[in-house]
Amino acid sequence: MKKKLSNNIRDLLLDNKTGFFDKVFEVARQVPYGRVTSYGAIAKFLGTSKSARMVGWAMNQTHRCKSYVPAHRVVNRLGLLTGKHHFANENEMENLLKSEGVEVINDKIIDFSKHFWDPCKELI
DNA sequence: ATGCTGACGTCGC
DNA sequence: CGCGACGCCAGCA
Repeated sequence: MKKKLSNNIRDLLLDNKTGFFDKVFEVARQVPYGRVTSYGAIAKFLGTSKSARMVGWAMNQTHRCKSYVPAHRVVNRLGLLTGKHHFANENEMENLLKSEGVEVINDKIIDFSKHFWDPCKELI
């Protein structure tokens, strides 16, 4: 199950020429509709669990990325929408999540563990 | 050139 | 178990 995309990802991760940021973009792009993940999860998946901060910084560059990156599906490990201020509008992130069926109250994702999508478990 | 800051997470005390 | 310190590394003053 779900092997097709995985192979692409694995090749990407094994490619040392691929920049860390591009890897972050690529992983974030694999987050399914209506699911969410965390910066730390992506960082861990990339093998640099202590670089979660850089994942967040990478999200800041997503608007420069040519392909679309669903940055709104990436939150911190508590399910808080800490990055909402970096969207065009503050409510953009929350609205996008709600439109995907993710309930958000007071910048917090309800049933975060239920919506959580762990690349380490789901993607390999 | 140097030092602080930041969409975070982990480790140590 | 709560809290502070550190790591990560690209931008910016």
